[in-house]
Amino acid sequence: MKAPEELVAHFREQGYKVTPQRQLIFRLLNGNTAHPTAETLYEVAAQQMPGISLRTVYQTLSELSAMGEVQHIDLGSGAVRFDPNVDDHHHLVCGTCGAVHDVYVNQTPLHFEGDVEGFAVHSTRIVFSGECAQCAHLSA
Amino acid sequence: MKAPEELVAHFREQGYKVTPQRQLIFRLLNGNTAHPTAETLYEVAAQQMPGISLRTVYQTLSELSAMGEVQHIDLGSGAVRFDPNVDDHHHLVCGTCGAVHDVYVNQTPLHFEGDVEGFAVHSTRIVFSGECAQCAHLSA
DNA sequence: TGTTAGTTAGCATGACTTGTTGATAATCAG
DNA sequence: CTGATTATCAACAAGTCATGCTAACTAACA
Repeated sequence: MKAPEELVAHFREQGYKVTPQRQLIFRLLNGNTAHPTAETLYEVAAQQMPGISLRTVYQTLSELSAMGEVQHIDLGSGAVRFDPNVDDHHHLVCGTCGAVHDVYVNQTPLHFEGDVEGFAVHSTRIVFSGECAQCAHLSA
Repeated sequence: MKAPEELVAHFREQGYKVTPQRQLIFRLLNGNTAHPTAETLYEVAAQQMPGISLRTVYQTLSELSAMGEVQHIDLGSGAVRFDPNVDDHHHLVCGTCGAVHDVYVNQTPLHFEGDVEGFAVHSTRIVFSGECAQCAHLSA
Protein backbone atom coordinates (compact mmCIF):
# COMPACT_ATOMS: atom_id res chain seq x y z
CA MET A 1 0.00 0.00 0.00
CA LYS A 2 1.15 3.52 -0.72
CA ALA A 3 1.95 5.82 2.18
CA PRO A 4 -1.01 7.83 3.52
CA GLU A 5 0.27 11.05 1.93
CA GLU A 6 0.49 9.41 -1.45
CA LEU A 7 -2.97 7.97 -1.08
CA VAL A 8 -4.29 11.42 -0.28
CA ALA A 9 -2.83 12.73 -3.53
CA HIS A 10 -4.04 9.73 -5.45
CA PHE A 11 -7.56 10.04 -4.14
CA ARG A 12 -7.68 13.69 -5.08
CA GLU A 13 -6.43 12.93 -8.58
CA GLN A 14 -9.16 10.38 -9.00
CA GLY A 15 -11.79 12.88 -7.93
CA TYR A 16 -12.36 11.30 -4.55
CA LYS A 17 -12.57 13.65 -1.62
CA VAL A 18 -10.08 13.34 1.14
CA THR A 19 -12.14 13.12 4.27
CA PRO A 20 -10.91 12.65 7.84
CA GLN A 21 -12.52 9.21 7.85
CA ARG A 22 -10.59 8.07 4.81
CA GLN A 23 -7.36 9.51 6.14
CA LEU A 24 -7.84 7.71 9.41
CA ILE A 25 -8.27 4.43 7.61
CA PHE A 26 -5.18 5.11 5.52
CA ARG A 27 -3.18 5.61 8.71
CA LEU A 28 -4.64 2.57 10.42
CA LEU A 29 -3.74 0.37 7.48
CA ASN A 30 -0.29 1.80 6.90
CA GLY A 31 2.26 -0.78 8.01
CA ASN A 32 -0.50 -2.85 9.56
CA THR A 33 0.48 -6.51 9.64
CA ALA A 34 -2.48 -7.67 11.73
CA HIS A 35 -4.69 -8.54 8.74
CA PRO A 36 -7.75 -6.92 10.26
CA THR A 37 -11.30 -7.57 9.25
CA ALA A 38 -13.53 -4.64 8.35
CA GLU A 39 -15.13 -5.02 11.75
CA THR A 40 -11.90 -4.91 13.77
CA LEU A 41 -10.65 -2.01 11.74
CA TYR A 42 -13.90 -0.25 12.49
CA GLU A 43 -13.48 -0.83 16.21
CA VAL A 44 -10.02 0.70 16.22
CA ALA A 45 -11.20 3.57 14.05
CA ALA A 46 -14.16 4.25 16.31
CA GLN A 47 -11.84 4.73 19.28
CA GLN A 48 -10.07 7.55 17.50
CA MET A 49 -13.15 8.86 15.79
CA PRO A 50 -16.36 8.12 17.63
CA GLY A 51 -19.22 8.29 15.20
CA ILE A 52 -17.47 6.80 12.22
CA SER A 53 -19.72 4.20 10.69
CA LEU A 54 -18.97 0.63 9.79
CA ARG A 55 -20.49 1.40 6.41
CA THR A 56 -17.78 3.97 5.72
CA VAL A 57 -15.05 1.54 6.68
CA TYR A 58 -16.42 -1.04 4.27
CA GLN A 59 -16.74 1.64 1.62
CA THR A 60 -13.17 2.87 1.95
CA LEU A 61 -11.78 -0.64 2.03
CA SER A 62 -13.61 -1.40 -1.19
CA GLU A 63 -12.14 1.67 -2.81
CA LEU A 64 -8.64 0.76 -1.70
CA SER A 65 -9.17 -2.77 -2.89
CA ALA A 66 -10.37 -1.57 -6.29
CA MET A 67 -7.25 0.59 -6.56
CA GLY A 68 -5.08 -2.39 -5.73
CA GLU A 69 -3.81 -0.77 -2.55
CA VAL A 70 -5.03 -3.53 -0.28
CA GLN A 71 -5.53 -7.20 -0.85
CA HIS A 72 -8.54 -8.93 0.56
CA ILE A 73 -7.86 -12.39 1.79
CA ASP A 74 -10.51 -14.94 2.58
CA LEU A 75 -9.35 -17.66 4.91
CA GLY A 76 -12.76 -19.26 5.10
CA SER A 77 -13.10 -18.21 8.71
CA GLY A 78 -16.03 -15.91 8.39
CA ALA A 79 -15.03 -12.37 7.63
CA VAL A 80 -12.69 -11.23 4.89
CA ARG A 81 -9.37 -9.83 6.05
CA PHE A 82 -7.49 -6.92 4.54
CA ASP A 83 -3.80 -6.80 3.90
CA PRO A 84 -1.97 -3.59 2.97
CA ASN A 85 0.92 -5.77 1.84
CA VAL A 86 0.28 -6.31 -1.86
CA ASP A 87 3.56 -8.09 -2.58
CA ASP A 88 3.50 -11.61 -3.93
CA HIS A 89 3.28 -13.29 -0.58
CA HIS A 90 1.36 -15.96 1.25
CA HIS A 91 -0.15 -16.56 4.67
CA LEU A 92 0.46 -18.49 7.81
CA VAL A 93 -2.52 -18.93 10.11
CA CYS A 94 -2.39 -20.00 13.73
CA GLY A 95 -5.40 -22.15 14.43
CA THR A 96 -5.20 -21.38 18.13
CA CYS A 97 -4.96 -17.61 18.35
CA GLY A 98 -6.13 -16.85 14.83
CA ALA A 99 -3.14 -14.67 14.02
CA VAL A 100 -2.22 -14.31 10.37
CA HIS A 101 1.36 -13.73 9.27
CA ASP A 102 2.82 -12.82 5.90
CA VAL A 103 5.38 -15.21 4.48
CA TYR A 104 7.31 -15.45 1.26
CA VAL A 105 7.65 -18.65 -0.71
CA ASN A 106 10.44 -18.71 -3.24
CA GLN A 107 9.75 -21.99 -4.99
CA THR A 108 7.10 -20.45 -7.18
CA PRO A 109 5.94 -21.14 -9.78
CA LEU A 110 4.93 -24.48 -8.34
CA HIS A 111 4.54 -27.53 -10.50
CA PHE A 112 1.45 -29.65 -10.23
CA GLU A 113 0.06 -32.79 -11.71
CA GLY A 114 -3.50 -33.60 -12.55
CA ASP A 115 -6.11 -33.98 -15.23
CA VAL A 116 -5.63 -30.45 -16.46
CA GLU A 117 -4.11 -29.65 -19.80
CA GLY A 118 -3.34 -26.14 -20.88
CA PHE A 119 -4.49 -24.36 -17.76
CA ALA A 120 -3.00 -20.85 -17.59
CA VAL A 121 -2.18 -20.05 -13.98
CA HIS A 122 -2.52 -16.37 -13.14
CA SER A 123 -2.03 -16.49 -9.39
CA THR A 124 -1.21 -18.87 -6.62
CA ARG A 125 -2.44 -18.56 -3.07
CA ILE A 126 -0.90 -20.61 -0.31
CA VAL A 127 -2.21 -20.82 3.24
CA PHE A 128 -0.20 -22.62 5.87
CA SER A 129 -2.16 -23.62 8.95
CA GLY A 130 -0.73 -24.69 12.25
CA GLU A 131 0.26 -23.27 15.59
CA CYS A 132 2.50 -20.33 16.29
CA ALA A 133 5.38 -20.47 18.78
CA GLN A 134 3.58 -18.45 21.44
CA CYS A 135 0.51 -20.68 21.43
CA ALA A 136 2.62 -23.84 21.45
CA HIS A 137 4.49 -22.42 24.42
CA LEU A 138 1.34 -21.56 26.32
CA SER A 139 -0.26 -24.95 25.86
CA ALA A 140 2.92 -26.79 26.85
CA MET B 1 -14.27 -41.11 0.27
CA LYS B 2 -15.21 -44.71 0.85
CA ALA B 3 -17.43 -46.47 -1.67
CA PRO B 4 -21.18 -46.13 -1.06
CA GLU B 5 -21.45 -49.74 0.18
CA GLU B 6 -18.71 -49.16 2.71
CA LEU B 7 -20.34 -45.98 3.87
CA VAL B 8 -23.59 -47.83 4.37
CA ALA B 9 -21.82 -50.31 6.63
CA HIS B 10 -19.94 -47.58 8.41
CA PHE B 11 -23.07 -45.57 9.07
CA ARG B 12 -24.83 -48.60 10.51
CA GLU B 13 -21.87 -49.36 12.75
CA GLN B 14 -21.98 -45.85 14.07
CA GLY B 15 -25.67 -46.14 14.85
CA TYR B 16 -26.76 -43.91 11.99
CA LYS B 17 -29.68 -45.12 9.97
CA VAL B 18 -29.20 -45.79 6.32
CA THR B 19 -31.93 -43.84 4.62
CA PRO B 20 -32.57 -43.54 0.88
CA GLN B 21 -31.62 -39.87 1.12
CA ARG B 22 -28.24 -40.63 2.60
CA GLN B 23 -27.59 -43.38 0.10
CA LEU B 24 -28.46 -41.07 -2.75
CA ILE B 25 -25.96 -38.53 -1.52
CA PHE B 26 -23.32 -41.21 -1.16
CA ARG B 27 -23.83 -42.18 -4.76
CA LEU B 28 -23.85 -38.61 -6.00
CA LEU B 29 -20.57 -37.90 -4.27
CA ASN B 30 -18.86 -41.11 -5.23
CA GLY B 31 -16.21 -40.33 -7.83
CA ASN B 32 -17.56 -36.81 -8.14
CA THR B 33 -14.84 -34.44 -9.27
CA ALA B 34 -17.12 -31.44 -9.76
CA HIS B 35 -16.61 -30.00 -6.28
CA PRO B 36 -20.30 -29.29 -5.82
CA THR B 37 -21.76 -26.92 -3.29
CA ALA B 38 -24.50 -28.15 -0.98
CA GLU B 39 -26.96 -26.31 -3.17
CA THR B 40 -25.88 -27.86 -6.46
CA LEU B 41 -25.79 -31.28 -4.89
CA TYR B 42 -29.29 -30.68 -3.65
CA GLU B 43 -30.48 -29.78 -7.13
CA VAL B 44 -29.11 -32.98 -8.61
CA ALA B 45 -30.49 -34.99 -5.73
CA ALA B 46 -33.92 -33.42 -6.10
CA GLN B 47 -34.11 -34.59 -9.71
CA GLN B 48 -33.70 -38.17 -8.62
CA MET B 49 -35.68 -37.80 -5.42
CA PRO B 50 -38.24 -35.03 -5.55
CA GLY B 51 -39.06 -33.94 -2.05
CA ILE B 52 -35.62 -34.33 -0.57
CA SER B 53 -34.84 -31.25 1.44
CA LEU B 54 -31.84 -28.99 1.29
CA ARG B 55 -31.66 -29.37 5.03
CA THR B 56 -31.02 -33.08 4.70
CA VAL B 57 -28.28 -32.52 2.16
CA TYR B 58 -26.53 -30.11 4.51
CA GLN B 59 -27.01 -32.55 7.35
CA THR B 60 -25.55 -35.51 5.50
CA LEU B 61 -22.63 -33.49 4.19
CA SER B 62 -21.83 -32.41 7.74
CA GLU B 63 -21.88 -36.00 8.89
CA LEU B 64 -19.57 -37.08 6.08
CA SER B 65 -17.31 -34.17 6.80
CA ALA B 66 -17.15 -35.05 10.50
CA MET B 67 -16.22 -38.60 9.55
CA GLY B 68 -13.46 -37.32 7.29
CA GLU B 69 -15.11 -38.77 4.21
CA VAL B 70 -15.39 -35.47 2.42
CA GLN B 71 -13.31 -32.35 2.56
CA HIS B 72 -14.98 -28.99 2.56
CA ILE B 73 -13.10 -26.38 0.63
CA ASP B 74 -13.73 -22.68 0.85
CA LEU B 75 -12.48 -20.80 -2.17
CA GLY B 76 -13.86 -17.51 -0.95
CA SER B 77 -16.40 -17.50 -3.73
CA GLY B 78 -19.50 -17.70 -1.66
CA ALA B 79 -20.57 -21.22 -0.86
CA VAL B 80 -18.41 -23.97 0.54
CA ARG B 81 -17.63 -26.78 -1.86
CA PHE B 82 -17.37 -30.46 -1.04
CA ASP B 83 -14.70 -32.80 -2.29
CA PRO B 84 -14.91 -36.57 -1.87
CA ASN B 85 -11.21 -36.69 -2.67
CA VAL B 86 -9.54 -36.54 0.73
CA ASP B 87 -6.00 -37.13 -0.52
CA ASP B 88 -3.35 -34.53 0.11
CA HIS B 89 -4.12 -32.46 -2.92
CA HIS B 90 -4.71 -28.89 -4.00
CA HIS B 91 -7.01 -26.93 -6.30
CA LEU B 92 -7.02 -25.20 -9.60
CA VAL B 93 -9.82 -22.73 -10.19
CA CYS B 94 -10.86 -21.31 -13.53
CA GLY B 95 -11.93 -17.73 -13.01
CA THR B 96 -14.05 -17.80 -16.15
CA CYS B 97 -16.17 -20.91 -15.85
CA GLY B 98 -15.68 -21.47 -12.13
CA ALA B 99 -14.58 -25.07 -12.56
CA VAL B 100 -12.44 -26.54 -9.80
CA HIS B 101 -9.89 -29.26 -10.51
CA ASP B 102 -7.83 -31.40 -8.20
CA VAL B 103 -4.09 -31.23 -8.60
CA TYR B 104 -1.12 -32.71 -6.82
CA VAL B 105 1.92 -30.71 -5.81
CA ASN B 106 4.99 -32.74 -4.98
CA GLN B 107 7.32 -30.05 -3.70
CA THR B 108 5.76 -30.06 -0.27
CA PRO B 109 6.66 -29.28 2.40
CA LEU B 110 7.23 -25.79 1.09
CA HIS B 111 9.78 -23.48 2.58
CA PHE B 112 8.87 -19.96 3.49
CA GLU B 113 10.51 -16.89 4.86
CA GLY B 114 9.05 -14.32 7.16
CA ASP B 115 8.87 -12.93 10.65
CA VAL B 116 7.75 -16.22 12.10
CA GLU B 117 9.91 -18.31 14.36
CA GLY B 118 8.90 -21.74 15.53
CA PHE B 119 5.61 -21.99 13.71
CA ALA B 120 4.46 -25.60 13.46
CA VAL B 121 2.77 -26.13 10.11
CA HIS B 122 0.01 -28.72 10.20
CA SER B 123 -1.44 -28.28 6.76
CA THR B 124 -0.90 -26.40 3.54
CA ARG B 125 -3.59 -25.34 1.15
CA ILE B 126 -2.72 -24.13 -2.32
CA VAL B 127 -5.17 -22.61 -4.76
CA PHE B 128 -4.10 -21.86 -8.30
CA SER B 129 -6.30 -19.40 -10.14
CA GLY B 130 -6.34 -18.80 -13.84
CA GLU B 131 -8.12 -19.91 -16.96
CA CYS B 132 -8.71 -23.41 -18.18
CA ALA B 133 -7.95 -24.52 -21.73
CA GLN B 134 -11.60 -24.62 -22.80
CA CYS B 135 -12.30 -21.07 -21.66
CA ALA B 136 -9.07 -19.79 -23.21
CA HIS B 137 -10.13 -21.45 -26.46
CA LEU B 138 -13.61 -19.98 -26.41
CA SER B 139 -12.44 -16.45 -25.81
CA ALA B 140 -9.80 -16.65 -28.53
C1' DT C 1 -43.85 -54.38 15.82
C1' DG C 2 -42.22 -50.84 18.56
C1' DT C 3 -38.63 -47.64 19.61
C1' DT C 4 -35.72 -44.55 17.78
C1' DA C 5 -34.00 -41.67 14.54
C1' DG C 6 -34.49 -39.22 10.19
C1' DT C 7 -36.99 -36.26 7.17
C1' DT C 8 -39.80 -32.54 5.98
C1' DA C 9 -41.84 -27.83 5.81
C1' DG C 10 -41.81 -23.72 7.59
C1' DC C 11 -39.99 -20.27 10.06
C1' DA C 12 -36.27 -18.19 12.44
C1' DT C 13 -31.61 -16.67 13.38
C1' DG C 14 -26.96 -15.48 12.72
C1' DA C 15 -22.78 -13.62 10.47
C1' DC C 16 -21.07 -10.86 6.90
C1' DT C 17 -21.68 -7.61 3.33
C1' DT C 18 -23.89 -4.46 0.39
C1' DG C 19 -27.75 -1.45 -1.07
C1' DT C 20 -31.00 2.52 -0.23
C1' DT C 21 -32.80 6.77 1.51
C1' DG C 22 -32.83 11.31 3.27
C1' DA C 23 -30.72 14.57 6.04
C1' DT C 24 -26.52 16.76 7.36
C1' DA C 25 -21.93 18.17 6.80
C1' DA C 26 -17.60 18.57 4.73
C1' DT C 27 -14.39 18.95 0.68
C1' DC C 28 -12.56 21.26 -3.16
C1' DA C 29 -12.54 24.17 -7.40
C1' DG C 30 -13.11 28.54 -8.93
C1' DC D 1 -15.63 32.56 0.28
C1' DT D 2 -19.06 30.32 -2.00
C1' DG D 3 -21.40 26.92 -4.47
C1' DA D 4 -21.69 22.37 -6.36
C1' DT D 5 -20.48 18.00 -5.49
C1' DT D 6 -19.68 14.25 -2.70
C1' DA D 7 -19.17 11.86 1.71
C1' DT D 8 -21.02 10.52 5.85
C1' DC D 9 -24.38 8.99 8.94
C1' DA D 10 -28.32 6.50 10.79
C1' DA D 11 -31.56 3.40 10.06
C1' DC D 12 -33.40 -0.02 7.68
C1' DA D 13 -33.43 -3.59 4.23
C1' DA D 14 -31.88 -7.35 1.48
C1' DG D 15 -29.07 -11.16 0.07
C1' DT D 16 -26.28 -15.26 0.68
C1' DC D 17 -24.90 -19.19 3.19
C1' DA D 18 -25.51 -22.07 6.94
C1' DT D 19 -27.74 -23.72 10.93
C1' DG D 20 -31.24 -24.06 14.70
C1' DC D 21 -36.02 -25.07 16.00
C1' DT D 22 -40.57 -27.16 16.08
C1' DA D 23 -44.12 -30.41 15.00
C1' DA D 24 -45.80 -33.98 12.35
C1' DC D 25 -45.01 -37.74 9.63
C1' DT D 26 -42.34 -41.65 8.11
C1' DA D 27 -38.96 -44.94 7.88
C1' DA D 28 -35.11 -47.93 9.67
C1' DC D 29 -33.48 -51.37 12.54
C1' DA D 30 -33.43 -54.59 16.43
